[in-house]
Order: sequence, then structure tokens, then C-alpha cells
Amino acid sequence: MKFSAQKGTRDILPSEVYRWQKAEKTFASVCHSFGYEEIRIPTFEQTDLFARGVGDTTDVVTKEMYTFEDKGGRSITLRPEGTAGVVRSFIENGMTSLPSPVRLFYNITAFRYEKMQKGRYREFHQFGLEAFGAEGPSIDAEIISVVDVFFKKMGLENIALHINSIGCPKCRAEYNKILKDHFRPHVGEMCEDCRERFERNPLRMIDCKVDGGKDVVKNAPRLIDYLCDDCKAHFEGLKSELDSLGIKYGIDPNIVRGLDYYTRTVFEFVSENVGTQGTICGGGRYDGLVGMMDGPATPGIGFAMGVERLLIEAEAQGKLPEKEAHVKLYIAAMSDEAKKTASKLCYDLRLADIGCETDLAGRSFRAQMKYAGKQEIPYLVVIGDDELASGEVKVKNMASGEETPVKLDGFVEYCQGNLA
RNA sequence: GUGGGAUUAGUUCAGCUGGUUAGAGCGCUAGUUUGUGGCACUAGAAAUCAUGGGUUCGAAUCCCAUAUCCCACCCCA
Repeated sequence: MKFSAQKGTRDILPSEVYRWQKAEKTFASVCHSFGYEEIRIPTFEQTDLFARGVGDTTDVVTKEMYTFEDKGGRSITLRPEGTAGVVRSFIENGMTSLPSPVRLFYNITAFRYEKMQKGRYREFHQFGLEAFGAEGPSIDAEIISVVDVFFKKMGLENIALHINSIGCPKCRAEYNKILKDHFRPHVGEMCEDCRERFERNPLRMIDCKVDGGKDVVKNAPRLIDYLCDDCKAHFEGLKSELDSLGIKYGIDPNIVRGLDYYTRTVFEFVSENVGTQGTICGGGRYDGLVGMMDGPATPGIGFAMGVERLLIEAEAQGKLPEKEAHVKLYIAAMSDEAKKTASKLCYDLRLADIGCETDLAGRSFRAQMKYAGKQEIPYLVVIGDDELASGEVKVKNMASGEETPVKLDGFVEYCQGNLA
């Protein structure tokens, strides 16, 4: 019986983990530069949190959650996204009384039971952030610019930003009526899902891939044309802030977002390179969510970015980072006596944060050289009888072939200053 | 949940219409006399041909089922 990684999960091996580390470091640093602080939340929560927070009619909640009963009889769910947990933590830990906006970012794994394909896994990684307590459109522009700056720091270009407004409960109720009036005569011709959507959430009929080509859908009234005055002003405000930041965007009235908590601003960063799962990053405002979770009414906004998709995009754009050499120096030893010296030297180097290796396998000198070459270790030192006698070694730069004599006494100090 | 394609050494693949001991490149191990790597040469390890059935004198090859992977629908990050 051979074990294998479970469907929809994958190992991130040393040969690619450095890409993840680069992205994680960059994301954290960009977030910090905007005043966002990292939060780490639990991997699982009580099931109701997601049912209420994400919306109990959404696909994510109805068919994609990893839910189980624990030994104490509690219904537990592996988080399918980050926002609900962060909101819970925000309320539970009294962050509502912190000066606003409260800015939080996170780097999490999330779990959805889905049929996998390109850029879509059952266990996947998200970078995300949430900002609480800011009502005006400036914060909307700010979190969009976090993504924009992050992409730039990753060297990525041409990832299209689409924005839309889906209004507040007030204008949405109004619009739903108008939309239903529009679709009512045609419901019979629409797909099964749409007939269901007509009752539950007519907004989503516009987004339908099956009926999308039909005139009824194309000519459907757009929510964005029926926003209330406040929502309209908010959206205009966002556009003008983005303009003044020089961030390009397109308005896509079809962005609906499948999570129930969104209000007003919704946006996506979309790429052609990721397959049909083109959305690298999606987010929006959720002004009702904190209140819905029994916290004090607090506006909120956030986004989540699919790290797998981000890295697919980086690869497509040829912007994967260089792998850095953790081991800087190889010490080849020619005798048992030399090996003792080499081991001690390595020990001291490591205390000084300098990565190094020496032979453990009892390999021949030649084989040691071969190993160091294959590992592409950038510097080499040979220790034999001559070196032991003279107390001096030659540090060879493998790229240039250049050799520098260095006394064993003070060797660590030399390495600290001179190994690139 | 619905479709399409795939599954042969660690890895990337070859193996024609079923015919004796299943191959290659890369990688790995060792060696090419213990003083300078990547190259080259030599040798070696490594595959119950995804799993389970079936057809056949004979199956990696044909059929069925299952699993997994990839892609699309759907949904989303």
C-alpha cells in the first residue's frame, strides 16, 4: 500500500518553495508599508460562522465545505476563505474599539471540496487583507493599490483590474424588482440554474455562462445604473481616487461575486494566463458583515488573492525569482585529520549564519569536488596536510575561479565579509 | 455534479496493428590511482507497465470497472 497526497492537495517541494517565500515576503512587506499588520487565525471554526458569514445559499457553503463533527459533538468546518474568521476575531478580541481603520493582512490555506483544474485546488493558499471601520471610498482605493503595488514589486504587468458596484441592500432591493420584471416573461427559456436564481438571487442571472449570450441577458438592466445616490457617490469617489493614483481599471457590470457579504464596491484582478480560473485576486466591501455577526455595525472591505494562481501568472510572465544559494561554502577534506578541522570550521560558520557543508559520506576527494559542483555551491575550500601545516587555506570563487589565501585563524570573520 | 484526455524507473518519455529477458534521456551511486567542481568515459542501482477483473496459447498493448492526474462546464482565489 503506497500513500499518496490527497486529491486536490500538493506538496510544495524545495525546488519551488523559494517562489512561495519570495511572494510571502513581498506581500508582507507591501502590506506593512500601508500600515497593515499580520493576523493569524485558526484553520477551523464552527460551521455556523461560515454559514452565516459567507451566506448559507452560496455554492461555497452548500456544497464545498469540509465539515465534520469533532469528538465533542461540535460541527467543525475547515475554513473555505479568510474573511469570516478575521471578522470573528476582530469582534471577539475587541478590535472594534481600536482606532480605525483597523488594518489586517493574512496568509492562509483554505479548503474547498471542488473538482480541481488549473489554478484550483482543494487545499489552496490565499493572501488577503481586511480593513475595518472606514466608510469612504478612499479605503477601497487603498486596498486596490495594495494589490497594484504588490504586483509591481513582483514584476508583474498587465493584470487587468475590473471594478463594479453592487450597491447596498436598499438599492439592491429596488433593483431586484426591476430585474425580475425584466426577466419574468423569459424565465421559461432560461437554463435550470437561472430559473432557480430568478427566485433566490436574480442578480446572478446576469453572470450566467449558459444564457449569457442571450439578448434577454445582454439587455438586462444593470445594477450599476440603478444605484442609490449614496452608492453612486461612493463608486464615483472610488473611480476618481483610482484615476488620481494612476491605476487603470475597467468597469465590468457583470462582476457579482459569489459570496453573500459583499456590498457596494467589488473588484477582480484577472489574467489570461491562468486558464479559465483567471481571477488572481477578488474582493470588495462588506459593510453589513460585522453587524451580521453580532458585532457593532462596522463597515469593512477586503480581498483575497490565490497564491497558486499568482505563481502561475508569475511563471507565465517569466518573473519567477532566482533561487538563492543557502549553502555558500563547501569544505573538501583530504584526510581524517582534515575532516575534523572541517567539521569544526563548519560548526563555527553556522553559528555565524554562514551556510556551509563538508563531506559526511566518506567520499573520495574527487567525489567531494563533484558533489560541490553539482550542488552549485559558490565557494570552495580544500583542507589537506599542507593547509593544516601552514594554517592557511585558499577560498575559491567557483564562478570566477579566483583564489584568495585566508588564515584559518580568523576564517569565520573573513567569510562574514567576503562570501557573496 | 456533467463532459474530454491521460496513467510505463526518482523524473520526462518511447514501446507500431497483443509474441520470448520492458527501453532511452536526465537524475542517482560508484569508478576513471588522494590536491581542485560542472564536461567526458565506464559500470551499477532503480519498473510486480496505476489498481482489480476479463478476453487470449500469450496482455504494457484489447475490453470492463475503480482510483489518480490534466483540461473544460459550474463556482471561486
